[in-house]
Order: sequence, then structure tokens, then C-alpha cells
Amino acid sequence: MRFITNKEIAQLLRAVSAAYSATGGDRFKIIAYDNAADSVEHATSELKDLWEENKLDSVPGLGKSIQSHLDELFKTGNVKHFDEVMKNLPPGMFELLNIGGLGPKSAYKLAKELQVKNVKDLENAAKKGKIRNLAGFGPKSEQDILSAIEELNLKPQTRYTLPFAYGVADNVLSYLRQHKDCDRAEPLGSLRRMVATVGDIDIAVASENPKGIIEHFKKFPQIKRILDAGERKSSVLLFNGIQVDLLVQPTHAFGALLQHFTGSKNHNVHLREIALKNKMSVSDYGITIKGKLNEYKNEHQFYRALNMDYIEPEMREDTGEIEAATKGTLPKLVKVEDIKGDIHLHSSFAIEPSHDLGQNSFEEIIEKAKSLNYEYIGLSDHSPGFSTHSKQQIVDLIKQRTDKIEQLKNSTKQIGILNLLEIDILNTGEISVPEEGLKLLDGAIAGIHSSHRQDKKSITKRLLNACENPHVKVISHPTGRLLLQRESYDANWPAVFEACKNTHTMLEINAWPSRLDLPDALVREAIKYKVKLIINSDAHEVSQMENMPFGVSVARRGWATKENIANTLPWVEFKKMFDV
DNA sequence: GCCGTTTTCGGCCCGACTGTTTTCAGTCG
Repeated sequence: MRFITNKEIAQLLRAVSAAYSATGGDRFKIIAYDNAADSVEHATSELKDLWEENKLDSVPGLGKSIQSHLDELFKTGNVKHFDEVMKNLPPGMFELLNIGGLGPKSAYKLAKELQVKNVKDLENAAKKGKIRNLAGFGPKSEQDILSAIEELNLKPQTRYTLPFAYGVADNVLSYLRQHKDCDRAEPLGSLRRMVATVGDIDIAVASENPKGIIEHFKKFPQIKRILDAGERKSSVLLFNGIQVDLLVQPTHAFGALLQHFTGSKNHNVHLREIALKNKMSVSDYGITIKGKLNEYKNEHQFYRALNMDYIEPEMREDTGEIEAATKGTLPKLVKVEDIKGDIHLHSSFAIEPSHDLGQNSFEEIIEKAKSLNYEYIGLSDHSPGFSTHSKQQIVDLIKQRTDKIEQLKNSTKQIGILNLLEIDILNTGEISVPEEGLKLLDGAIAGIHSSHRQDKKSITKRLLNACENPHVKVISHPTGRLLLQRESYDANWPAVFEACKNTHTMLEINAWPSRLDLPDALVREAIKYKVKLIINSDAHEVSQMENMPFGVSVARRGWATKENIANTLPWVEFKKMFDV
């Protein structure tokens, strides 16, 4: 049978939730299905694999009932109970849920009353003025639906990489800060939590004049449509298709707003449930204790009031951080300032590489590293093309490059230099540089750069082979994902982690904004296996060495401490891991 | 439907905004 992906399962669970919702089903059952869908989407393993290993119950939010439905799904490709739930619903309603502002009830009513089968049908109905006559709808909602459909069609993508989202946020922030009553303006939500991709932009403003700020915000020149605008809250859609949500709160109570709007939703819900058990009520205004609202200037005060330690934004995903904060066992996360070197750097040295050459000379890279206060760097160009060079040619090119780097080592005293190469793990599992070439280096970074679509077994074998090679010190961008472009390949990660630990091979957290690979959830797993991680920029141009903080944020989201990250070590310690 | 060292039953976050209403339901974050 065809492999059913987590994405498809999440979509199915959401459809069931919508079906229950449309027909006035139990509110908590609806939430349970939505939670299950979220959880499936965030799972680090494919559910089909977990099911085969009898480990479905390791996924939070999947209880007895949903697990048995999934069991049926994997066995037969179908779930009778789901069919039953959706039996009497117009199939067209589910597509309508993609339209902004339409939830299950409206979608159900529209699909049923107007007999529309898809978004296109609905658009035609709206244009003919058929929606305004339905009970509960009117001319305004008809127009809103038309606008939302237009935006749905225009929208180039639904998520964005962090640097892009920060760029957009910065424009809005500097505009908001122009207002005389704006005390503070901060990007929050997934942007502040540094999630790998961001769906919309959340901004909070501290001001004693919320109305004035909202009015100012509504005049931001890049706004295509104002979705809503109230006394303290507004949402708009920009011409580039990105939605910006704004919340305003007086400065003396800004802490609770920061906390609320940073999220995540699951973190907040859990926090509020715990507060309730302790007879407190949490909202974005503050914490109500014995009927009295307590306000907080900052988040430290806020978390303290709930009897827990301050939780870093990157950890707020409700994956155990609240329990740890309560017990006082949160890890002390690695910081950007802890990073002492970057060893995945591509230069313009003419090595006739298999993949892209860098833009800058060794000397330029060294200068940039000094400006970043690094103690060391690793020069790690791609190895010479495997199919285009003979083994002897590869070795000769590495010799020339090694001579040049050895000269630099002698003339550069302030900064440690490693002579590395990023080599390919070929589809056979073989390495793209012969032993004679590897011996000339201080070590190698090995990565998969081809045949990403191999099955799990083959990919795992390739990674394990690389680990076994004593010259390979690092596995680069371990899952091969390209955010918004290419999915990770699947591998037996526990086996890879075990091998890394046993062979002292480091796993890279690649800071390139569309990689961020290892992904945060796997970082956390790797740490449980005591794997050493290393954060590298993979820069092909010196300014890209400044991407390091994106990699650090991935490590932080994976709960990494300084001790988990190899390149927080000073040079004298760090170099011991290489053949120098 | 899920979940649990105060529970295997009885809970399940909290609020803003809008359009279509005559006080609120639906949607969203």
C-alpha cells in the first residue's frame, strides 16, 4: 500500500475535527482532534514507521481511540469511523476551510446551501450575490469572502524563512517606532521563538495610547487590506501576502503581553491550566489571584509569579519546559557569545569542486573570523568532483591546497586554522576522497549531496559508513532538508546517533537559514544520546558567516547547553578532536 | 477524545474582533 505521510494524516485529523465542529459536536473532542493533528505534524518520525514498531503511543495527543483509527488506516488505507463522521457532510466544505475567515460552520453552511464543490464555485456564487441572502451572511461577509479567495490565489507560499520574515518585521517595527507614543515595539510569536519557518508576523507595542498606535498602524503604506482593527489589536495583510498581527498594551503591564504573544499556543494553554489548579487565572493582561489582577513589567516577574523559573522563548513549545521550570531543572542554553569558531567555510580556492565554490579568499575569511572574535576556523571547500577527476588528480589538488593552508597556518598566529574539506558521501556509501587525500587533511566534513531520495535503509547505511571513517569528524547538514523546497530524507536516527557517539563524530547544526539542519527536535534527541554537536555557518561568502545566530537558535530550541556544542571549546581543547 | 503523584472520572485557557444580530456566534490567535 502507498505510504501515508504525517502531513496527510494531520490533514485527515483536521477534517474530522472540522466535521465534528460543523455538526455541533463535542467541543473537547474537536480540540482533541486538532491537538492530535498538530502533534502528528510536529512528530520527528513518520507515524507509519512508529506504527510498524508498535510505538504510536509515544506521540502525545494520540490516545487509545485515535491510535486504533490509525491502526485501521495503516492496515486498510481507510477509517470507517471517519467515513461515518463525514458521511452526511458536503465534501466541498473541506476545501473552503482554506479561505481566511471561514471556519467549519460557515464552510458547512455555504457548501450545503449553495451546493458548491470547491473554492472556484464559491467565488462564482459570491460574484452572483448569492451569499448575502443566506441567513447569518450579508453583503460585507460576501465581499470578505471574495477578498479572501483572491488572496488565497495570490499567495505565493504560506511560510517564510527567518531572515525574510525578520526583514519584513523590521520594516513594520521601524514604522511603528516613529509614533511618539510607542515606548517599545517587539517581534514576537514564532519569530521570537526562532521557529525554522514563520507563517505570519506578530508584533507587540508598549504604549499608553493603544488607539493612537492602532490608527498609526492602519496607515502603514504596505497594507493591502485591514483584516480587523479594534481598541488594542489589529491584523492586516501586506501586499507581499504576509499577515501582520499587532497587540498594544501599557508599558507597566507589558510583561504579560510579551509572554502571551510569544506563545506557543500549547505553552500558554498548559501554563494557564497549571495556574487554574493553583487558583490563579492567566491572560495577556496579567495574572488574577483572588479576584485581583496583578500586572508585570517583564516576563521574569511573570514566570516567578507562577512559581517557576524564567523560560527562554525558544523552549516555549510545551515539550516539558514548564515541568522543568517548576522543578528548577531547565538547562542553561548555549548562547551566541559561547561560539568560538566556525569550521564549515567555503573559499574561492580553485579546487575544481563537486559543488559551489565560495566567493572569498582564505585571507578574507580569516579577517572576517577575527572580526567575529573567533579563536579558530576550518577551511572546508567541497572536494574535487569525483566523477570528473581521477583519484590522482584529486590528491594532487588537495596537495596544492594543503601547501597554501600550511603557509597560512605559519603566518597567522592569532587564529587557529584547520585544513578540512567537505566531502561527499556517495550513493554507494563510499567517500569522494581517497585515503591518500584524506591523510593530507586535518579532518573531513562529510555530507550527503546526491541521491536524497534513497530509502531509509540506504541513507542510514551511507551515514553510518561516513561515521566509521576515522578521518570524518563531522556530518554536515545531516537530514538534507531545504526549508520550503525539499523534505528531509528519512534515516534511522537512533542508529546514527549511536554511531556518532561511538565514533566521536560530530553532527552539524547548519546555520544556513534554509537548512537549519539538524532540525531542533532531532537536536534534542541527539543530546539524549550524548552526541557532540557543532554549529557551522556553511558560508560561501564572508557576510554569511553572520548567520551563526540562526544555528545557535536551533541548538537552543533543541535544549542544547554549551557543553553539548563542540565549537564552544577554546582552540587548545577543540583542536584535539582533529588530526593535528 | 485526551490526560493524570492532589484524579482512571471530571476536568479541558482566555480574550478580541466582526457582522449580523437585537444579545451573540463564529473565527482567530
